[in-house]
Amino acid sequence: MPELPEVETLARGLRQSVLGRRILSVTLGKTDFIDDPAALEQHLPGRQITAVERYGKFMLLRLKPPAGAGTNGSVPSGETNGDGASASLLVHLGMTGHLSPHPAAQPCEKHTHACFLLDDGRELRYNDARRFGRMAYLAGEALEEELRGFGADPLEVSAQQFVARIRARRARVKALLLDQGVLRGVGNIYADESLWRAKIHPARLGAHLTRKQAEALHHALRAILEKAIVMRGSSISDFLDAEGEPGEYQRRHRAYGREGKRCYRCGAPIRRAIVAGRSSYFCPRCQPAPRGSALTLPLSKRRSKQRKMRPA
DNA sequence: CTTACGGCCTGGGTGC
DNA sequence: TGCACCCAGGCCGTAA
Repeated sequence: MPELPEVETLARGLRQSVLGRRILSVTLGKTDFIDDPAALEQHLPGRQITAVERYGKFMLLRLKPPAGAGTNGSVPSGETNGDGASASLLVHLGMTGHLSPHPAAQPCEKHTHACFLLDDGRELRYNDARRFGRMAYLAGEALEEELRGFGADPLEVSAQQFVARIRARRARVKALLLDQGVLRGVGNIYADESLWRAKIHPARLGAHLTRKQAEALHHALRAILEKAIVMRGSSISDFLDAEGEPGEYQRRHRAYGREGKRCYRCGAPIRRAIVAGRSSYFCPRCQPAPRGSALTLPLSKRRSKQRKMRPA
């Protein structure tokens, strides 16, 4: 599942391979994950990819309109509104999204739902089996409005800002880390990894963390994200970078996905529990549960769930 | 207002 | 070989 390090890895790859290319045409398959499919087909052809950025877990392809096609002749790098230079293709990879260039002659793999023919004979393809991803063409004000409401980038936020944000909230710290309005880009893997490193239980309330603990969490999160980027992200099941290569950081995981295996620090078996509605992996010894928490129970919470028909 | 929780979308993997 | 079930991230509606 692509989180900040995976999307950053992808952005760096695409910067190498598709930056400066012009989009000649658009072919769409299933479109239920695209905000306004017609807008893509109408506005993308002719545009040049002038920047590849990461915004939280989003890929942002900045698109310059075709020369002379706009109402105003040139004016480069302007903040021209409407159909102008600030237009972007926003892509969220969801869980199973892939975005990478292929030779246009190569047959499309199953679940390829968007193809952007480039001016060098290749095709930038979006493939997403589950279509939990999202794609949108956004320009000007609409783009700004979309990006507003996201929290700070975890690699840029200062310790002071981070500590203040976390300690101001009574939600569980795991939920806060996952909340894209608090921090943009953190998902389940890096939330659990940073909590393990900082020795903080995921069910602790943000407001109950000491200043030192919140600072430790900030430091751990940053260090882990930076290391994960160097190792080109985590490939649990199917993350692949722009060249189709898996990352390496999954080898470094200390908590995520390690239920029942020994904690690298103390040897206690890593436990899994549902916190903030998500599977959460933690060391019950290194990461003491908050007082009164029932969340340290058995490994799996097998609850009989007969959910066949519901009475009208 | 803030927080918690269940359901929904989809299909690959798993276990029987 | 088939098939029911689980699970994932984000989002939304509802309840406390």
